[in-house]
Amino acid sequence: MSQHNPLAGQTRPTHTIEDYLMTMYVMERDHGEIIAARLAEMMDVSAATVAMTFKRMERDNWISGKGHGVHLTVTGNEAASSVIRRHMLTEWLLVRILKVPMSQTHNEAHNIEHAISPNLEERMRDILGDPKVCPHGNPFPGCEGVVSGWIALTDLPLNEGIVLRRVHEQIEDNHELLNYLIERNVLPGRRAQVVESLPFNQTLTLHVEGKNVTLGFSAARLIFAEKIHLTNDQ
Amino acid sequence: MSQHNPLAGQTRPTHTIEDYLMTMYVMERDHGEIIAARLAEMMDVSAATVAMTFKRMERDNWISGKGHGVHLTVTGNEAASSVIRRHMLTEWLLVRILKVPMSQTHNEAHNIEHAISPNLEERMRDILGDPKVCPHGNPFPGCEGVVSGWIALTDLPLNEGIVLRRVHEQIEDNHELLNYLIERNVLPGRRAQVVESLPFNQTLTLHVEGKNVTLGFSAARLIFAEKIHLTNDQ
DNA sequence: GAGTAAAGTTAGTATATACTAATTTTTTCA
DNA sequence: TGAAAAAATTAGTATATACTAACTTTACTC
Repeated sequence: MSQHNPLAGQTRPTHTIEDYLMTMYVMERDHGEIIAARLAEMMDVSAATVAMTFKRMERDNWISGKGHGVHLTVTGNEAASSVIRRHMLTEWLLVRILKVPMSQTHNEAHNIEHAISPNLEERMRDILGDPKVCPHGNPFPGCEGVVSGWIALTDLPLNEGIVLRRVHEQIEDNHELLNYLIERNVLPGRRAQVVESLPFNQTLTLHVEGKNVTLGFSAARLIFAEKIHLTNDQ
Repeated sequence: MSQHNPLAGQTRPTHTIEDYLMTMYVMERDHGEIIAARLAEMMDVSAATVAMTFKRMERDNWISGKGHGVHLTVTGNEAASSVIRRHMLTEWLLVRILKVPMSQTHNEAHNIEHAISPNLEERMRDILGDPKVCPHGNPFPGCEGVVSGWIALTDLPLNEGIVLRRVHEQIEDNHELLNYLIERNVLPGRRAQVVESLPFNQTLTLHVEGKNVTLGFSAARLIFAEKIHLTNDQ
C-alpha cells in the first residue's frame, strides 16, 4: 500500500523487500552482478517469486535494469545499507548485552533488524560504540576498507601465524556450517595457522586453540584472516 | 499459510494477530468482555476488518464465541501473554540499556515485540531481572496481583502523600497524552499529592515535583498510585 | 414495545507475498 | 553455430490483511 504512491522511494520498504535488498547488496558488492536465480536459492523462494518481487521493486525505484543488468538504485542502496547496519548493530546488542550465543545472533537479528527505527539505530550506535564490522567480521556498509586487507584462508601461506578476522555473510546463512565453525573456535579474534592445504582434495586444515579443523575450500574461501605482524599485533 | 493447518494452535501468530491478541487481552482483563467496535477504534482499522480477522482467529483457535461473547481461548491467552511479556521486556531493554526516552519506548517496543524469540525472551528476562511490571507500571500477565492495591487518582483522598505507580496501557497508545504526562513528571516512582478534585468539571489537580498538573478524569482514572505508609515507603 | 443507535456481518475490491507449471530468453560450450 | 543448460518470465492460484458500502442484528431508551 505505502509502496504504491509517488513517495515510494522515500518510504520504508516492507520486511520482505528489506530482505531482498540486503541479499542483493552483498551480491553486488562481492560479485558485481545480481543473478535472480542465486537470490531465489539464497532466500529460499521460487524464481517466479523473485521475478514478481523485482517488478514491484522496480516500480518502487529500489532497483533498475533487466536480467543480469539488475542493480540497486541510489535509493535502493541506501535502504539496503540501512537495514544491514541495523542487522549488525542488533547482532552486537545480542552478543554484548544479552549474551546470546554467536551461533544464534544472526538468525535472531534477522527478525529484529526490520523493527529498528532510525532513532533506535542511533541509540544503539551510541551504546555499542560505532562498530565498523559485525561480530562475524563483516563490514558495515561504507566500511569495506576495514576488511579489504584480510586474506581468504585459501590464499594464505602455510604455517604462518594469523588472526582470524571474518566469517563471510554467506556462511552466516548456513546454520550447520556456522555451528561447525563456532564449535571449533573458527571465530574472529582467534589466533590460528593454516597447517595443510590439499587443493586436489579441496580441503585445508587450520590449527586453532590447540586443535586441527579441516575445512572444505568452499568454506575456507569465505573465511578471512590477517597475518600477524611483529609491529601490528593484538 | 502456517495458520491454515491442524497445528495452527501451536504455531506463532502473525504480527497482526499478535496485535489483536494483546489488545483483546487487556480489554478482557479490564472490562470482562471484548467489543469488536472498541477494538476497531483502538487498532485504527474498520469494523469490517475486525470481523474478517475474528473469523481467521476463530478458525485458528485463538478465540471462540460470537458477538459480545467473544473471548480468548486458552491458546489465545497464552499467545497474548507471551507477546505482552515480550513487549514489556523490550520496553525495559530500551529504557535501561539503550536509554530511549519513556515517550518513545512503547512505540518502539510495539515493533520489536513480534520479533523476539522464546530464547531471546529468556535472555532478556535474565539480564533485566525478571520484572513484574513494565516501565509504565502495567503488570506482566500473571502478575496482576502486584498492581491490584494501587488506586486510581480519582479515588484517592486529597492532600495525602502518594507515590505514582502506573500509567495504564490505554494511555500508552495515546501519544499526545503520554507526552503531556511525561513532560510533567507524571511517571511511576514520583511522589505526588492530589490537591484538588472538581467532579463537576471532570478535572483533578496533581502536585508533582513542585508543580501542579491538571488532568481530566478520563486520564486520571487510568493513572494509579499508592498511599505512602510510614511502614512501607520508598 | 417501537424505534433509534450501536454493533456486527457480508459483498466486492485491492495489494504484498508466495506457489506450480508452462514458456521464453539467454548463456555457454562443444 | 546450434543444442543443451541456465535463467527469467508469464499465467493462474492462494492467503493475510486492509478498505468501502450496504445490510442485518442487538441493545438501549423513551
